[in-house]
Amino acid sequence: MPTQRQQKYEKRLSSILSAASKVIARDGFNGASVRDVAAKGKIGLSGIYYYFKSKDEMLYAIQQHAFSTLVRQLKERLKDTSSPQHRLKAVIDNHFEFFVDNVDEFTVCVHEIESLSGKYFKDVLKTRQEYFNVVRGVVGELHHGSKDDTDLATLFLFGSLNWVYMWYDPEKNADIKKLSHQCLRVFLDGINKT
Amino acid sequence: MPTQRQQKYEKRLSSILSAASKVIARDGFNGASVRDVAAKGKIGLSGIYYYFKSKDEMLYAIQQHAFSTLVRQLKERLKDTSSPQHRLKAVIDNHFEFFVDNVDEFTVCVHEIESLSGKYFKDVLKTRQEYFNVVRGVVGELHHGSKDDTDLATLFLFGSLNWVYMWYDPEKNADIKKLSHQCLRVFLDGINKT
DNA sequence: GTATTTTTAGAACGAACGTTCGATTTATAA
DNA sequence: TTATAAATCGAACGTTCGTTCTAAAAATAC
Repeated sequence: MPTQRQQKYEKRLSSILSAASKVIARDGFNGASVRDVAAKGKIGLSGIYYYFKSKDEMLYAIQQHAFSTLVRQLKERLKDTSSPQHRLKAVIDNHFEFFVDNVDEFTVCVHEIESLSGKYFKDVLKTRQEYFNVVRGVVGELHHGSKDDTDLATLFLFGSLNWVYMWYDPEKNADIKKLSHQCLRVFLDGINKT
Repeated sequence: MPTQRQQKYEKRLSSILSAASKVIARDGFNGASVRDVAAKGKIGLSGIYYYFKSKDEMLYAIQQHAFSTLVRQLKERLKDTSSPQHRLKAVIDNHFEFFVDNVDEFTVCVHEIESLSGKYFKDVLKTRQEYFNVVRGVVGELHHGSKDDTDLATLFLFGSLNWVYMWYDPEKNADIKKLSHQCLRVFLDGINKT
């Protein structure tokens, strides 16, 4: 049972993380200043350091939270989906839906993967690898090639899924279901025959 | 007829650009310091400013050169290729071969697209769009869907192609032909049937 | 209401940044 | 060899950066 105090603390912390995601997604991790994050989060510059011990830790918190959410929700979806085709659909849907619901966090995750180092990097890497392995498993159910070929196919899929933050325009591509559907078509049947 | 002096100037300029690509690919544009570029290029800090009027101009030079090379070489390849399947193969081969031959420049192009602004950004955007349109045309020859669906398929293809810089390991993925071939397979026929 | 803890705020630190400047060295031309 | 231009260099500039410190405010507990 979290006290009222703890709840308020968590609220504030995640509101700062939300502001940080926005600033970092816009300016990049190195380009974003802690001062900008503080301003966007309506807190003083030094106030940030009450919630985080460094700028790096902020980035770590954003990425770790995002990736573990991504993998948890995917596992949940896959639980009651057995057909390989529908399982691939679940992967794609999950990824794109997380993207539209968390554009800034997603952007920070894809674009600032290498901005972390040391323990922070390793920690996030572990979660990323878990996510990769789950997706690779789904791809493997469909793709009966060599292990290397399945790996490559999975990497190509991740490319298509992650690259979305570079071109997605909510005005133009409003319908995320259409995105998912078309992506599934391409990876199931290719672009040759439709 | 370029004088010996001009030749030397060009040599030096492109050696600086090569050093800059290496540093920026490693540290990101904002994370890379002009001092590091100067050191890597074996020139004094202020010497850089004899060749470039700003750090931004350096990034612009890298990107503009890379993208125009990419589009020029692709057009050359497509000139004597008529079958749609082989034309898609040309697109993929061209992209991946440019990548392995210019890892740093490629990385800078993919990862630092948004680090430019103003006239520099617009200028590179124009070249990028030309490249996109050529590729889109090739995809369109195979993919007889709606205009929007062809656009999406092209964007998914670009995702797969560009994402390569995040995972490619010359020790593990030595054979670039295999990469190209597998990518072609996925986008032609999908991962469902093989 | 007083004491205690949690949260915020302001000022300051040294370090690193992009850029500029004047002088110096190196190469070409006479 | 002397004069001219091209190329390099070291030092310094004003800013901005991440982080720290101390004190004040706000919220909780006694």
